[in-house]
Amino acid sequence: MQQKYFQMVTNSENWKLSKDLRPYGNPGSDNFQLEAYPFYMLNRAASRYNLAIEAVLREIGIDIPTWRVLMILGESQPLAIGQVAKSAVINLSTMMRIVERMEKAGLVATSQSEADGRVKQVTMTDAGETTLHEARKVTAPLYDTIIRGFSARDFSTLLTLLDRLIHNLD
Amino acid sequence: MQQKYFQMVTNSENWKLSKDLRPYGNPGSDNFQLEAYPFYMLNRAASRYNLAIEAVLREIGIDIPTWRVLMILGESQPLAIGQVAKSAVINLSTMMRIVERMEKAGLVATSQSEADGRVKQVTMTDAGETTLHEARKVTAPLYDTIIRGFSARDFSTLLTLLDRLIHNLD
DNA sequence: AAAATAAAGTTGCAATCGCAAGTTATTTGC
DNA sequence: GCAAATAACTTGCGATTGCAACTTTATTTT
Repeated sequence: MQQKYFQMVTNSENWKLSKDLRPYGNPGSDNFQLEAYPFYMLNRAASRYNLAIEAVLREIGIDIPTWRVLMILGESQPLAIGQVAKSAVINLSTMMRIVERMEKAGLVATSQSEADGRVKQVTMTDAGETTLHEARKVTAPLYDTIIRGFSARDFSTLLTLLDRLIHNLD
Repeated sequence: MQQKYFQMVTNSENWKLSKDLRPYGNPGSDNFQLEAYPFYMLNRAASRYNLAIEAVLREIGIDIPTWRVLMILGESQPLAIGQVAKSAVINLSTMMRIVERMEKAGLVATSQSEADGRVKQVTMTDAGETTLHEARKVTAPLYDTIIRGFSARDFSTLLTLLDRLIHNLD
């Protein structure tokens, strides 16, 4: 009996039954489990999502970085290129090249700020606004699929937990 | 009064008070809010986390892809290179190069499978096991910081929600 | 058993990324 | 009010990535 129980809790997937999973997600712990590691799950979710969204965006001829920038500018505009980079959590020099490409494609325009000559302001062009609108339209169905089965409560819980995670990362 | 209420619910951050946030996270909706978009949050969290972990891993001389592969092999070994790629959600050809680098660094060894001549099996060397152990040790403190404030219930809820999200992504 | 199809991995090549070392503009300390 | 420090951006360059086309081995069909 004792033997059996011991086997039960150490075997395969049984850690999932534990009351407190936090130790299993600790990379330093002996009984570490990849599936209990929030950042493995986080990276998997983000990567999978990016694969899915990438396929959809290809239809309208844009890539993920472009879409991210458009989404950010859709929220507030114009924005310093450094702010865009921060929002997207993308290296400034990389963002430089992304904006360069987008400018060449006619999606955004850039200008030197009058208030502060160091900053480069980024604004969507009309074509950019149009593309953003299209991007939103084509990604909406995917959104519905992924959110399937999430109650209003689940949804807001997810947002809250992610937000707390992000805040702990300072 | 009517006027004031209208202003209130359309202003700034007040969407957060809404009972059901799901519509705000829908890229197709008119009152879309970036912060209600789970994948913006997801990508932000993952990117921020990667920045933090990258800095820690640099101390022991490895990068994120290396660490991901070591973690995966730590879970089950030997593994076909294609399986490693799938687990890590990394392109096979990219994984090819990652394993190549790791092999050159003496962290893993590869061999052709006897059961199936097509598959390339990847195994950690002793040096790889040692590095994995070190990596776990140096990342553990970061883990504690990030998990701070998460109850056992919060933690398991996060894992469950992420898992459901991942499953919806098929 | 041979031919056709599929699965698993390999590699050339062009594009993207990000570090490091700049430049230019603003702010701070004296 | 000027020199030093800081902030914001820019760019060269080597490393990494991923598509596409290919090779090799296994499985399925005829």
